[in-house]
Amino acid sequence: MPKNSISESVIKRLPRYYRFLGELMNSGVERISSGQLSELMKLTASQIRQDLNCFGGFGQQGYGYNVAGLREEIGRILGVDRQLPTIIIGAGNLGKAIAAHINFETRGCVLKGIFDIDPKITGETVADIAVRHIDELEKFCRDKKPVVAVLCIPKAATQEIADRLVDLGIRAFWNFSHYDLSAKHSSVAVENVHLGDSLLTLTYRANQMTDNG
Amino acid sequence: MPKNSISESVIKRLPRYYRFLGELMNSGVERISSGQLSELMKLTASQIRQDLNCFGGFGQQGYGYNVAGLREEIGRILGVDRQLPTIIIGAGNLGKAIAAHINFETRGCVLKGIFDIDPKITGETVADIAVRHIDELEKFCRDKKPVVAVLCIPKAATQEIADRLVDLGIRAFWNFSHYDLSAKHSSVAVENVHLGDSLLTLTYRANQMTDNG
DNA sequence: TAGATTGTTAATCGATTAACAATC
DNA sequence: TAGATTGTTAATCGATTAACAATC
Repeated sequence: MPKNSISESVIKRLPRYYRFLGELMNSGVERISSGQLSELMKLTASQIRQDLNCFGGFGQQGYGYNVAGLREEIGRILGVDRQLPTIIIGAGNLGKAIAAHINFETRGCVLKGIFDIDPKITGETVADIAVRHIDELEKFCRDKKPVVAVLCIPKAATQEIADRLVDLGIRAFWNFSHYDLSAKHSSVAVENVHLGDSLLTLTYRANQMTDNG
Repeated sequence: MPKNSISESVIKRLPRYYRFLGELMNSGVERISSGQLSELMKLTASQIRQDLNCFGGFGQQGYGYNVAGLREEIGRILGVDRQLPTIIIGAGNLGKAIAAHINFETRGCVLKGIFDIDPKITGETVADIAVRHIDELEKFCRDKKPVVAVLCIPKAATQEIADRLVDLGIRAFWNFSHYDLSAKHSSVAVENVHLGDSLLTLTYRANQMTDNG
């Protein structure tokens, strides 16, 4: 029973909890206290208990948390079992790498189609899926009803494709383009991934180290 | 003259300022006020002025900010002109895509080498650079003295390679592996990019939309 | 000068941490 | 029961926003 609204900071930490609990489970650890988990994850025990209690009391006083049980609860909260139909737009270097590298299924998504505008690429097979031409998008969406779209296309094309996809029923964008997609429509989720910005913050810190440290 | 310590939140916003100012410059915009920029970037004008004043007074009362000038100042702060020698470890799907897709030069880095452990891959050319075998790492680092390393390798290999690279003089990691690399050494910068976690937060929000909105 | 907009201080808001009673 | 550890409230801290005097 999640509270009315969970803060963005908490949501961003959930996948990390899920990941660490998965590793603990695989190592055969059955139970863990907020204190032990905090050491592992470099957080405070307080924060862990606060975060988890946004969704419910998953622990037991004097015992701690059951690793497998807590992991499953967080998985349910995140929706890993929902298997949302997903498409990738853009089968260049990045689109192909995402298709091949990301395990969509374990993250609540199923990759159903990949699209590109370049006829030289369409027909290629990536992650067992034939790349379709973007002209087939409308027909495909009517048939398969994807709800998540991964955008690996140039900046200039992004807003137009996004609008088109919203009309076709897409409700979540994982946006790798250089364009800051902001959901005009309130019922659309957007996760902008700016790899260039990420590198630039590292550059800043690297230079700080050199200059001061 | 940056203040002693700039908060992580401010640093994470700098690349986005840099990006928007670049676009404005390319569109021929010469000056902009914090109010106008705030509308464009969906921030408050207050925040923009606070952020910029961490580094100095770049504006002019009654006028606003000179776009090209402010962009250059932020570029200098980030260190885009330093051109740090950079290597990529791991030339699988993701390593190749990063090599091909990211413009390192405009972000203060120069890609100098790519390494992989798989002899089937070494010798291939990616982004005009021949993939070297990981055994050549020591020799290469003595010669070329790279300071930034991009890790596109499996989780299991990450900590060991990272330790080895620190000994070889690497001072910043852009880490795409599934391992939470935390700098043991205080003079090493780490930027963990967890694409899986990013997708998972989107899955959460996509499901929220469906359930509530 | 008058108008605009900054730089900067003060107020607010939210997130993190600490503390402790509840309870297994 | 005693010890451990949670769930939860209260205190602290930091980041964001508002306000306004300085000044171009």
